[in-house]
Amino acid sequence: MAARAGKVTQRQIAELAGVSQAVVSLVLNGKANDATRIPDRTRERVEQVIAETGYTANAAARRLAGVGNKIVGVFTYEPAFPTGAQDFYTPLLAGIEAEAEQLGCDLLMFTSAPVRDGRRRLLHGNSRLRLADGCLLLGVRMDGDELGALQAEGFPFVAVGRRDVEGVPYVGLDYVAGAATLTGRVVEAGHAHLAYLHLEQAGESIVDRMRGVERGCASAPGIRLDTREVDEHAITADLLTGLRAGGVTAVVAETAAQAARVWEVATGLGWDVPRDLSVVVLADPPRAGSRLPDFTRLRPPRTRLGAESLRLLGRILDPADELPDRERRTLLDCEVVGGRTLAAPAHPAQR
Amino acid sequence: MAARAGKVTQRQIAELAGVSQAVVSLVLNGKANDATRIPDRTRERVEQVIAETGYTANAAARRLAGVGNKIVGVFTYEPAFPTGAQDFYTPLLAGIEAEAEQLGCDLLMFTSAPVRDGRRRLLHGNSRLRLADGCLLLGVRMDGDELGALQAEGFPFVAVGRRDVEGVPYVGLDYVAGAATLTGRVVEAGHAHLAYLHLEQAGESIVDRMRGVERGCASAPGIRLDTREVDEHAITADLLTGLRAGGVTAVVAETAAQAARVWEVATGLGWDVPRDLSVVVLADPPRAGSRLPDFTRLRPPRTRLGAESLRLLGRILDPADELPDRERRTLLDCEVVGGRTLAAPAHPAQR
DNA sequence: GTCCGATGCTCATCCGTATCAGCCCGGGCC
DNA sequence: GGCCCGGGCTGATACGGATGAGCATCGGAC
Repeated sequence: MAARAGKVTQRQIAELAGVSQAVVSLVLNGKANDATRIPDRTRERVEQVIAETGYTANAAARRLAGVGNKIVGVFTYEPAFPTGAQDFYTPLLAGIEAEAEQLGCDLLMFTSAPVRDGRRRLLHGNSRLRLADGCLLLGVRMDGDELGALQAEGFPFVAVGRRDVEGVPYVGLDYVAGAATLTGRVVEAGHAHLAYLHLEQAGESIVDRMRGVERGCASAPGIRLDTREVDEHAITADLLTGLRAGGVTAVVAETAAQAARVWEVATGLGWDVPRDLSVVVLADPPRAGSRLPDFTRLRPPRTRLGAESLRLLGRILDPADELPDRERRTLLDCEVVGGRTLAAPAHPAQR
Repeated sequence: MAARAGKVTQRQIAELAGVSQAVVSLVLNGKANDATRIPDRTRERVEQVIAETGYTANAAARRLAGVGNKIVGVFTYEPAFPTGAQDFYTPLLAGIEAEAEQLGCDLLMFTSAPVRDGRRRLLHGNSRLRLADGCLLLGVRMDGDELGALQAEGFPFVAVGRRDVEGVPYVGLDYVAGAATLTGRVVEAGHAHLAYLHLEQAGESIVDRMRGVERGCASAPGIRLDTREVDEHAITADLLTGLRAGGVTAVVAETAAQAARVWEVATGLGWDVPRDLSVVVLADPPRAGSRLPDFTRLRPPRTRLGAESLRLLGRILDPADELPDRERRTLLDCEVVGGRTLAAPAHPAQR
């Protein structure tokens, strides 16, 4: 009963039970082919010894012998925790972890991946990737070559977020539809001239958001859209004043940081949001509280995204699961949250 | 250069380079005993093939062959992510992850551990524990038997948080000193009758906080201390009214949830905090923002705790590091944060 | 020519587990 | 008595890599 000193192997158990190591393995795995039959007497004796010694299988050996070991790798192309990305990754990881608990698998976080060309590399000299049965890939900018290499050698993986690479399974967020809906709301509210503040155009999700905004503008005739690539630090009083002078009555921001900055600068100028300027944003704010308003926004279901991604990987890994092709690539809907930063424009459109 | 299809083994590389598998291994590990010498010509040829094939070592095989693989297990006795514990574990994990990146090691999260007797079990039938070089143990309530078993078989681990078990290495938080200091501040402010609201007395950290509060009260003569074991739901108007009628002018709360509840109930009664009742708390509030006041409190450096724990484990795993015994068990100081919920009692002590 | 030492490798084995082919033994049948 | 059959196991091998022991070859010294 008492946990014993030293690590116990199947061979030791075999000796104690007076059988061969093979029998121990068979008992442990409940394999009873017609070729290999274990009578109850023997099985019980072996099980007894297993219980007494507190045997724990060596996962490395199992893996080497070609058995799945219920470990899923998690790789993030951008470092995951350093505060900036934390609000982004935390809900994702929460979903992944919850699902992992559900599936009974462990998570191997590849925190060691070396950085090269500004991105972390998954496949380096002694990557621990192969310990895992499969792998989740997170991050905005993935390496096409690495994705290709993984596919080529048949290593099972799922991308978190839509990927344009042929054959890559993913679960993503339907940013096109979401951004279109939210932008449509802005248009419905009476705005005819919008500005879209976005990030550098890298990564599928960023492209999708842009397309969604454009589609939302196209939902009514004659809508004008200014697009500006600015990170939040570049959002100044000059920028906003310029936009407004040009006739812009509503700003669509890609990130919460941009929206926060717009609100701060606008408020600093003495403007009222949303009376003087509506502000909507395509992401959730970093944290509740603070002095920021309740933005009208898109709520990407990140926790669900994490969970569904792992679920998909689980199905891919399950040989019994005949996964139809279209279920290998799915998009989750984003909810539009009312908020208080969208209103009809105070001054009707000028042209 | 192009990543090749199929997984590449040392044997394949050996064939391509016209050497034996042993040479490939020697080249990869830079082992050049006097017994085994590899001339530059051969080494370069092998390295060339390695680069061309995009070889990645099989971590399971390495581990099986007895090499450390730079994987650190992370085990939480309470499920880690489910929202309740999230605010507790997130900063810890942030510190652990940052340090892991520093050390170049991967993290294996044991999300699969089965629950028995209300706790998760680390050592079950096919635990993946043995894949890791060592392991961090988080959680309030650890299993003494499991700690003992790990020690007995010499598996390296570090407990996050002080442990009373002989020989267990840990990094903890100095709750005794912290709670004593904070409670001392309350006493210095003129309070002579305090109430301490605490949780069920399980786990070393909870005991430590209690001892600290008692020590803080002992810093001046004649201080009275009421202790109540209540979770936040049991904090009612009746309870607070009773305490105050009994002469209590300051409440020390163990958890942020308790403090928040005290503040809500007190405010609901029309009391002013801190004029009518001072409230201090031995933990950080869950999140910034919300309507809660800026509590006078202890700030446990959880992120640092995570990082230091992993650092300690790293040193234990490093055979070159002669770790003095006293450094195997350390406590980190908790900072006292000013806040606005402690003031001199409006009505001087009655006895 | 022989012996020695250094050089440059290869061989064999082990790590712990899974799996399959096949051996031994006892009993029943002809 | 010989044969066959099925139950109950064991042995051998593979997985990929690390490593100590040792073998073959060559140049040089005597």
